[in-house]
Amino acid sequence: MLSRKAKYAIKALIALAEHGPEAPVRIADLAREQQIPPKFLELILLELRNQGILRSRKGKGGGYLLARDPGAIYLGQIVRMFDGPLAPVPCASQTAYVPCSDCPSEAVCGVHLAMKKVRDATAKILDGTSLAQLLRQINNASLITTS
Amino acid sequence: MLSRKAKYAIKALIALAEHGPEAPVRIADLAREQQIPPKFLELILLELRNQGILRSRKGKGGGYLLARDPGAIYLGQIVRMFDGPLAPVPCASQTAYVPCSDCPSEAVCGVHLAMKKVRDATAKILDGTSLAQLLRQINNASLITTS
DNA sequence: ATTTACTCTATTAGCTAGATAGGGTATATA
DNA sequence: TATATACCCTATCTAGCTAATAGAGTAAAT
Repeated sequence: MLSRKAKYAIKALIALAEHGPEAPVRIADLAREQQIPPKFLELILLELRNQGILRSRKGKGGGYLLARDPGAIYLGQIVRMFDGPLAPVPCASQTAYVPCSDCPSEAVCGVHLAMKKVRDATAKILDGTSLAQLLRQINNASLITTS
Repeated sequence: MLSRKAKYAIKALIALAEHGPEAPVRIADLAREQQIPPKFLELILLELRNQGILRSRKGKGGGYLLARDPGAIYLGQIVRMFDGPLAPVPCASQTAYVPCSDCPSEAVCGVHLAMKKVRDATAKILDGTSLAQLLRQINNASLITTS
């Protein structure tokens, strides 16, 4: 299950990418636009900033903007930042591997076998999708829908 | 994240499949063997029984056994039974679709686009893996490890 | 009759997600 | 330099859920 935090983060990043690289967007505006509780969004943007995904500008005319090219921001990083490892079980995680205390051998553990496949598939999708790619997909879809 | 319940359920089903189709296994034995809290396992097996995955026999010589062929029991069904829909967000679920109240259009929602792919990949794996297939994979792995 | 072992409902402790509150700090502009 | 703007940061709260336990009830075998 994707947490609200991760979901809001992705939505906010998409909106920021759409706003272009040089115009800071205020928390309040982003919150209204994306239907996110403002103070909650504040926490999320702060975290994204502290992780180097966003830059911020204080005071009048301030707000948030992407710190990197949308082509260099991957969904995998965002989801992990807020929800932890992608793997359904710790023993199937690549980035945060923890063995099961009870499991005598992962090679013959059915849960491990199946969940490793789920993790790999999920990682392939999320680590393979940048904000830029996502924007392109959205634009394609909107062309089709509009036509 | 896979819940302990779902994880225990899968482990228990694998163990039951390995015990063969005609010998009931007691909760207590299964619990000891698989390192699962007995009373917790009781709840899980009961649920599996009520969902038609297991049969039970009461009294002396009793216990649990598979109600169907291992080739007809799929991980997807087990995981959904205990953890709900596979999709990371309700709007990406096939079996329990719920639209987002705020989302004006799923076709142009980045979260939806990405999470639908994750759901589809997960479902393909879990709905495509039966207990019988899982057992074969385990046996293959154990041959390789042992050799 | 008695033992065995499943059946079912209730309860509980601990944790986390989601959200809110409010004072602090940096920046722009007049 | 005064002041408004808008991000920065820590603390707190509540509902709901997960994992686990307890215990009385019921069916079956011998």
